[in-house]
Amino acid sequence: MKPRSRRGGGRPTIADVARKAGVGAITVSRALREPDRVSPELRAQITKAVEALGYVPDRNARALASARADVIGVLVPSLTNNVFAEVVRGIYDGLGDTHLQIQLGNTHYSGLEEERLLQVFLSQKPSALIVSGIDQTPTARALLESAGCPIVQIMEIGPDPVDMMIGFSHFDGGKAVTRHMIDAGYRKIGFIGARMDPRSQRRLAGYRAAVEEAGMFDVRLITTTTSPSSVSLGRELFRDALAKVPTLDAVFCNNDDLALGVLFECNRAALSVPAKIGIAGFNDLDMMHVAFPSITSVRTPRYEIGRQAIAMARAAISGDHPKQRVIDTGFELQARESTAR
Amino acid sequence: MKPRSRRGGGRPTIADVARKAGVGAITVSRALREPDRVSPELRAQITKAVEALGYVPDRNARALASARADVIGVLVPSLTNNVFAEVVRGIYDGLGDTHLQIQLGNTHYSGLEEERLLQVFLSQKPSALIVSGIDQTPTARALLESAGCPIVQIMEIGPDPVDMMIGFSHFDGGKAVTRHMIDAGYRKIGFIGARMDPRSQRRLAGYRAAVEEAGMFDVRLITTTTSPSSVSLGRELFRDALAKVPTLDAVFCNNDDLALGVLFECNRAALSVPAKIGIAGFNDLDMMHVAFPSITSVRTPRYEIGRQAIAMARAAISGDHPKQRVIDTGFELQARESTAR
DNA sequence: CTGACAATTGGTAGCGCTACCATTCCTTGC
DNA sequence: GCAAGGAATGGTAGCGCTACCAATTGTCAG
Repeated sequence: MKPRSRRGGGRPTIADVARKAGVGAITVSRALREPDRVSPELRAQITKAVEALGYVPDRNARALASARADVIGVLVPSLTNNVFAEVVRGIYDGLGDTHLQIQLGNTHYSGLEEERLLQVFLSQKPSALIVSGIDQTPTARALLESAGCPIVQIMEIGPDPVDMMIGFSHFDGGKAVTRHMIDAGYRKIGFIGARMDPRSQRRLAGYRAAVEEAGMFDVRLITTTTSPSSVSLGRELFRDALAKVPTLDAVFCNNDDLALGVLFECNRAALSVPAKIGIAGFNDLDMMHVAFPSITSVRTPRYEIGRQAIAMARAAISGDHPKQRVIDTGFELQARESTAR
Repeated sequence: MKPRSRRGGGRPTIADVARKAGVGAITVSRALREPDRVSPELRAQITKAVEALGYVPDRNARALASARADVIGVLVPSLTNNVFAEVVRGIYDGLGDTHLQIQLGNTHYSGLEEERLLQVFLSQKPSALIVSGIDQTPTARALLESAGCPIVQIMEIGPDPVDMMIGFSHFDGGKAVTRHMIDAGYRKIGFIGARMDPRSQRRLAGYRAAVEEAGMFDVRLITTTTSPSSVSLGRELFRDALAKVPTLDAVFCNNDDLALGVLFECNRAALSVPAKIGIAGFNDLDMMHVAFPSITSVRTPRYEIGRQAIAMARAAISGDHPKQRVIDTGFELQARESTAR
């Protein structure tokens, strides 16, 4: 039976290249993937044929035949959150000019959605997976453990990596800023938090540890919501906090958006910063040092985490798993005008 | 010869499901893709078998056999730019619970990189492509035209769509804010722009048209850079602008980040806003209405554009191309305190 | 000079799925 | 009663590529 008319739309296949170059199809395949294993003469011929025909390998066929797709799955909880946007940028930049592709998934901070996406991703047999955080559901964890490819957990570190891990301690970060505010002389330090995902929870725990050590803990100082974070939400939460505890003299915000909202509200209500109210954020977005007054924050190496996560994944894919499986990037307290009492 | 041991890692295949359900493989395939064409009894049996085995179809095999991947390629110039982050969020949300997947590509505002990514994407035979803007290189345009799948150009509209288009006129947006500032009584209105991609260029052209009509044009009022936008850059450009034209009494910023930087600098330099300096941004991020004073901006329907782009793509994939190929979403001027002289 | 072994190349047989066509069994209409 | 047409199901033959093994040639130690 004659071959059916090309379903693929007539793009040249590896067989076309092989014919043109006068070699076997498998040699073309090898020349493309492991050039060292083909003699220079044939390699040159093949390269010429590839260019003449405008041949581009079919990724789907390749993935099917080799049971491995040149895809790295990346799961993040949010795409609009600046922090993850930068992680993703780092990931793309870390790719260099490999043939690898990124498959992004947005879990919307949902464990169930993470499980679903993991299923979808695994159905492509990815070369590696990068997931955010260390709080996977048991099902998700099991999927990861049986994935049969390198796994990198990012943004946070913990005692029990699935495979590899890179991030820092949110608890320590929260504790460090809070201590800084205590040292600056603030006595009624509130905590304002949005979203309250696991990492925010641990920042809160760090805050709590610091104020408890100083004998300044009071539940009414804590104002949180599960709504997504935004600048306007920062303003609202600050109003609530002030209504609950009128003697409030400082706030540590879960993240920089909220801190900015607090600053604007202080400006509007003529509460001077840092004299009357101290403000600290988390992540240290660019705007924090530009704000007037500039805002204290905790610098987190988001872009670097993305880059390194890919570097680790690539190393593991090419066979040499880094000996150091858990990397603590640390963080950096940036003390600024907003807490300089 | 006996079948080689499973390369794929032992996941069940469609043949396993077929055996378990006591039907042909092709019937399983149909039950999964076009349930209506299989009798209810068999469908139930098959569903049971699928669940019992935990069968998940292999996307690569499916794509190879049908010469079509369930993938929509999306090309955006930046992932950290808030605006595109929201477009992407809209795109993901517009997916609903289809089996479609998104393949994101970041062109870094480069036409060459766009061409390269287009090649990569096309090698997967995507179901549709979404690209940003209307300024593709001739090569990219040719690739799109011969892609053989629906194409949606987003964020901007123009006279000559490759296929479909959704966005708004950046020229009109720039002209509208500028006119608003003129009407508010400002006389030395500067333009501050970062990145200066084609859309920024057209906002600048809108600005220019408005000031020229009012007889207020002066090249020295324009301060731009090709560096990527940021809050701190807004501050720097504003300083430069003020140094060039000390009588400057207002600035229209290319985008909201810059506007925020300008506001902070005015605060720091004790230039009262809006009395001494008027400020307007573009895009209307959440923080604009929270800022103190709140900042005038142009609201752009980024999230909606993402959603609708997917809706258009899905319609076209299922065969009914929308009759209206170009959708102008418009924009909305948000006049606020920062220009209320 | 011979056998062992590496380097290079090619053939065969799928990877897991679906397009296409064939088959079977019903309905219809006349 | 019978041909024509439709609905449901299945078989066969690939999609374009690579894993695996075989074949060929050249190289070198003994």
